[in-house]
Amino acid sequence: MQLRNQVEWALHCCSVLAGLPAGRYLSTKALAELHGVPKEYLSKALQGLSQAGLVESTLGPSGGYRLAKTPAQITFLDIVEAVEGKASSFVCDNIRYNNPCLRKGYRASGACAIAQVMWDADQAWRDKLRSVSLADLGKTLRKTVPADILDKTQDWVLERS
Amino acid sequence: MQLRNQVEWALHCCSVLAGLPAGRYLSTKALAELHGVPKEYLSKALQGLSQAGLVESTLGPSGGYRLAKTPAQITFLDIVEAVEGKASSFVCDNIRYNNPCLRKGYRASGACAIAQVMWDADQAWRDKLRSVSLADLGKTLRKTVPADILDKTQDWVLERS
DNA sequence: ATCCTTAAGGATATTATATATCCCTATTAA
DNA sequence: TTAATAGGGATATATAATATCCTTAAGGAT
Repeated sequence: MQLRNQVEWALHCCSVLAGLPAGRYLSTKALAELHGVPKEYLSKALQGLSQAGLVESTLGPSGGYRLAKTPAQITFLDIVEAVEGKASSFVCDNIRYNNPCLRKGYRASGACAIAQVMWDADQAWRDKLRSVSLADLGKTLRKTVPADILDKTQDWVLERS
Repeated sequence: MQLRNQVEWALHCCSVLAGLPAGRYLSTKALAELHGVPKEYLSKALQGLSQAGLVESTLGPSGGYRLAKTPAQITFLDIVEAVEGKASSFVCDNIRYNNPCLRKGYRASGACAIAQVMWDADQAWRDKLRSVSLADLGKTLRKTVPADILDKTQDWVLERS
């Protein structure tokens, strides 16, 4: 079980967009070049973010994407779910109902106890992702990434926004 | 991102094996019939459980599987990892190093901040799975599943073990 | 107006993984 | 001796991930 690589791409893109000055847009082309990923495919991930209302886009030259909310309002969970979907990682096929001891068509009132545990774990994963915002990520980056790298990257981005 | 169906199968099989009297084995054939899943493919999942040391097997007629530990010693995480593997759901490809502002070959001292968050969430998921044992599951089942169903199923299993 | 650049999205191709199925072997109980 | 079993390798099929290509509509620059 593995998240698609677009999740990583989307998170990094949002991290960059979070540092963009108000009113500026950054293009798919620039984001793809910055991260070394195929532009057309990255575009699909960004479209997902757009449809989820996390980013907004504009067309034409100097067009591209910017965040649709403040970095504090966007969580890792928002981004992961925009790309990966909201479905639980565990799908219960209710194989319990294949039990030959049950009369055909029998359905229990409650959820499968096994599925419930798996879904609780999925929820714990989502809770953790919901607890970290892009603003939090920015703070961590400013603490851990050398300032000259952040500065140079910011210049690179501004030239293209 | 979805766990493979073998995870569900393995969990249900372990749940059944947890109810087996000491010394008895239950065959792949019986487990497959009970759950309505293909025997040969289920066999792969059971082999995974065996290699992980969760169950032990014996050959020949009246052969099959039984738990290698007490139900209290086996957690959901053990079973999930036996089938799905221990790798994190998030793979960090370090696309941060594609940043054209970095000198070629630059490597940071710490982990990618984005990956760290994703790995923490993965850990939260695993922690939750680790907190529930087969013994806990059994308690829940005895509380929520009608007694006559449990009894009939137990008889069905004993006939084949 | 015209041209270039962009996002949006549909269609298609390629690759990897999940889901099986089949077959052979060694082991064990009856 | 025989039949049933787990183990495991080889192979087939289906589905999903990854990627590319192309068309369209919109926005900005000239």
